[in-house]
Amino acid sequence: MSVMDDFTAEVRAAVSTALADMGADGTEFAVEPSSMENVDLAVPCFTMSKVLRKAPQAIADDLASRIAPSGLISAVASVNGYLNFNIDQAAMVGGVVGEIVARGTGYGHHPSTGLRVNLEHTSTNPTGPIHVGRARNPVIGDTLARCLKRCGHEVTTEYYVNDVGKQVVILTWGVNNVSDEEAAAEAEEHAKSIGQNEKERDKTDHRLVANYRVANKRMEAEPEVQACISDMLRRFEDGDAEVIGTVRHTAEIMLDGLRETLSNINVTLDRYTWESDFIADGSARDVVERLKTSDYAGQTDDGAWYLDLKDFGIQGKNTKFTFTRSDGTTLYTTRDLAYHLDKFTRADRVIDVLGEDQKLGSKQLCSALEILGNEKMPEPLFYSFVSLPEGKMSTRKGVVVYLDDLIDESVSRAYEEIRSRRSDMPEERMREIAWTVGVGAVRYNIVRVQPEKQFVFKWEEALNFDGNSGPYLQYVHARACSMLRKAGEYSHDTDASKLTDEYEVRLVSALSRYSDVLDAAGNGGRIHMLPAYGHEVASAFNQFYAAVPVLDAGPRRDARLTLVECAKTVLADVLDCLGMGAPEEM
RNA sequence: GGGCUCGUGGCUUAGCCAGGAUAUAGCGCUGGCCUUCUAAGCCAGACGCCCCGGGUUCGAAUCCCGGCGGGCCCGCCA
Repeated sequence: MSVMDDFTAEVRAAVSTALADMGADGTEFAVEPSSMENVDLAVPCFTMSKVLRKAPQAIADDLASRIAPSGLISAVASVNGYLNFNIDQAAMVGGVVGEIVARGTGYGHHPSTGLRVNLEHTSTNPTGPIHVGRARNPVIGDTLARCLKRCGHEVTTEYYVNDVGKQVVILTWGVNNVSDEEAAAEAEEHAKSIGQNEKERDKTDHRLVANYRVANKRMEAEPEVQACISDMLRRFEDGDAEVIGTVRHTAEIMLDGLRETLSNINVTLDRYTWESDFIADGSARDVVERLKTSDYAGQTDDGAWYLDLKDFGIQGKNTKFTFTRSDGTTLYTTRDLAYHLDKFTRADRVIDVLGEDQKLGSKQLCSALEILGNEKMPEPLFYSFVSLPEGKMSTRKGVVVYLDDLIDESVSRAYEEIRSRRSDMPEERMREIAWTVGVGAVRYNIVRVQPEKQFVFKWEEALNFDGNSGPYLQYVHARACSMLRKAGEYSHDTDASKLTDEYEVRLVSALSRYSDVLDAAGNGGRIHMLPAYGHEVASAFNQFYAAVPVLDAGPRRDARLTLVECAKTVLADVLDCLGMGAPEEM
């Protein structure tokens, strides 16, 4: 139990007792953080008004007169129908600082729950590089995973590789039948047609798009290519091990490039699950057999099977959920069903980070799982798409910004920044810090906005290193580190009577809220709270920094250094939770 | 056409789910602060019919209904 929890409990107990004195035992009330400055917790008395048949202000007055400051409660006041409470400042400061010193980086983390959480994210088709329209997925997913771990859960992250279907088959044909010269010519021509030079990259995901484009073109123009691809597709559907093997191999090569990009933004996944496995092991087929026996199942004249989901809250003409083709082969959704059943054998909670275009599909999936008798449902977390000022992103039209390009641009921008201010630093070190800062800016910029809001990608915003940005938080961390370096030897001093400045109290108060924020971000799935919190802590630190001297603070020096260390500790963990590096200088 | 979703100062954004006290923060703008711990910073200031119209309520940015505007979805694709 933290000091803040104890305080809340004391307030609750005091109000309950006071209500009992008034003969209103058991009246419901809320204890909430106040929007007023200088008030720590508030109890609104409006809801009690009806039950007690008295004006809110009168109730608050009455309650206030019955509650005397004691324990952690340092003040009680009745204002505008609210009962306002203040926490004992020394107890709060001492408690929080003491706890951070004692727990270090584990401060704010929740005790282990033993709950197994499976978090699927990214899962982009292995047919091309990741562009910023899709980049929200890995960043949201990875940040959520880090939050959930801090909430005490056992988290496994997972990428579902779509190595089945026409797209990957075409790509496979392209990789195996298009010559290097042909691919190079295509790449050049494409660059010319979209009026820009795409960066030459020795990464499989970028290199292979040319093969993919050539394959598509030739398939349209040459009947024998068309036939060959159709044949491959048919053999794939029939479970031909050789075809499935080569297609999977292509997807693997492509995935290497995607993994490199992900690793560049500090995203690594625990597990990769291949869609083709659900065909190979027969589990997709089992799903089909089980669904056929359900009361909701039906068959079209052509022989395709479907579920009628009109009783599952799905409206209009979307009620038919097809789960086999007329030739009996399975569909993406059927395999996704098998995949989800598999996930539930491995986890207690299943979370899917999905683009908003998957909303209907996800709902249908849940209905089908219900029909199959699955008790738990996957919890989808949807994000809206990122577009460009000129419109929707499209690789084909060249209206696209690749994540790799964004990272490069951000890193080189960070390099220019650091070079302009730190001429003393060796080249190698500048490069290293530029990387940390550049990548941090990219990640922060993506998680800071609520997932369900669509956003338009603008370079000047993505490369903003001021104010509400990743580098702002990193800068504070570097500042704190610099002070601690210059301080040399000091010993921990958690004496609250030496930390009484209003900026110190505000900083500690911000630090005290970390565990609540992790809960909201992780368990509540509201990860955008985390960057906002980081900004709040950083801002409180900068204000403290500007107003309060530390290194020559006389008898308060050690206490202030301890506070600086606390802020550094919390900020370092916030940065890590955001998947960002915490540079010690910049 | 139907369903889902978003709409908050010039721009971006928090608060909305669990309705309450002066609506959060950033960019940009105006002005001030580097011979003191990193100015990627700090301080001060201007800028708001919380999309519109009804309803519920003592009280609505928040809940309900109806509009308007943007996005997404409505394949025997993945």
